Amino acid sequence: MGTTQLETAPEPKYWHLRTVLSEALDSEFAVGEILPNERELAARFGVARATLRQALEQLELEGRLQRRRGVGTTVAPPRVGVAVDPARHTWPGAPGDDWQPQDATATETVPAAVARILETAPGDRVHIVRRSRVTGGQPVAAELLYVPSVLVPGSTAVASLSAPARARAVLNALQERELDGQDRTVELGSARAEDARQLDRLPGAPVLVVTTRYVSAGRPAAVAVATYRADTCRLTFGESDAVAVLAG
Amino acid sequence: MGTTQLETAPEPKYWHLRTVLSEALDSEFAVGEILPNERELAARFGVARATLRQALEQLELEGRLQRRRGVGTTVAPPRVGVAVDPARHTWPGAPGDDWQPQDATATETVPAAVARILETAPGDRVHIVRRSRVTGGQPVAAELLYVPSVLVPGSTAVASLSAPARARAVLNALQERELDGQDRTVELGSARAEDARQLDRLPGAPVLVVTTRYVSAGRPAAVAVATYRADTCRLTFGESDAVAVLAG
DNA sequence: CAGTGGTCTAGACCACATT
DNA sequence: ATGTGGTCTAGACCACTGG
Repeated sequence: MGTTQLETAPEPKYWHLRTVLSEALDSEFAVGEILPNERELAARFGVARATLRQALEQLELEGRLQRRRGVGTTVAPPRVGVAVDPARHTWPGAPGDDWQPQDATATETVPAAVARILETAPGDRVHIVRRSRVTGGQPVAAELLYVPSVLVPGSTAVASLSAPARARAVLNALQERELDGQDRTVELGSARAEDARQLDRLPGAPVLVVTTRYVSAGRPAAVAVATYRADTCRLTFGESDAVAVLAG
Repeated sequence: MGTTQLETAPEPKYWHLRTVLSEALDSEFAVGEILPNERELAARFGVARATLRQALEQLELEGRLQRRRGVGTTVAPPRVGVAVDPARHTWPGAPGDDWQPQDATATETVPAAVARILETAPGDRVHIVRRSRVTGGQPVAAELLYVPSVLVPGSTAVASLSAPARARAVLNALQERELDGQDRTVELGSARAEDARQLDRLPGAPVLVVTTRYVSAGRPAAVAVATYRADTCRLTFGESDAVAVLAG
């Protein structure tokens, strides 16, 4: 504040507010500190609460703030660097990966986008493994892994196991095969109800959707759709040794 | 509409609306088609315009809709697959890449995050190259490339050239060196004023920020910060031949 | 010019976490 | 019970696009 502005093209209030708050966060607040509540902040800046909230939303999207209903708004720590492909050319569920198997089910109806990537025909049976990824005590990602049942021997016996054991059984079946390669896409999405619960967020929260296709014997053998919390995560790629600096 | 709901856990109106609209988009609208205006839609669903807008925002975030002030809301085409690293192990500006050099300037003040990655000391002179990426006639990304001036011979003569020529001069200087490797992070951000203009969006629009570090002779030689339109882009990674399917 | 989406207001009530 | 952020309303005006 205090800088006289020429106002050639009037800036929206919420955008200006975002900038002011962002600078205040840099200089006057420590990580984890609780901000004044929204009604108080709105009054202090002389704007409606809705306008103030628009600015806070921006800052939350940028990972600067964390808001929790019933609690308050706190200054967020820097985003966590999450390696998307820690060990290249391994199947999901390989020893030492950061994912925790939760459950596995079988179905014949998969999302159209997944069926297209897997190159399955309508009616083909597919195993779905649900996994979650935890870093530093916080859940950062939820994943659905789709594997054609053709690739999972003994599918019938699997049903009698506990949920995590069922998931591991499917993952173990993959390790037996040779992995030709994998490719990936990253896009922005919004958390579905189930993912939101798992990520400790509200439905619609912004997530980074990482879709990985695993190829074996020249054909797609599995598709993983992982949703990472966009507010708290920075995805890292690249040579394993070089990545350390960026992951900071 | 018309479905009686049990309302076990009351769903927010805007979220339900998002679902209803999403299904309507799948079944009743074609790509490019113009939706009724917001006041009309709000009235039709019996909600306030703000609530309707909240649902539209979600759908725009997911790349289903495109809204333009003064024009209307249209059904968006599927997201474009954009290869982030088409040719591995090449410098930015290598022959055949998809970026158009726009300008280059020199400065001694770079963002703290960039200085940390580049391992430059305060006061070190750095060249900044601005480039843009266009796919299918639409701008999809804007990039700032930071190169320590130490690596750019003849920095003084450069000033007399045209803007794009200055940019190319810096890029050409890079090609001379050996590239050891590169690593990358992807995170969610919001478009700054300048990027927003370049991407034909409003300030604050969601973007995928791709930060690439180029290593030469064991030291970071350049850092590229590219902001992709999150609503229209799907970033693709991986083996060049395998990526074709996902990029669809 | 009329019509669109974008911004902003001043309220109200709800869901949730903490005390 | 209190206080927080989340949802929702019914208006108003602004900025931009197009004919």
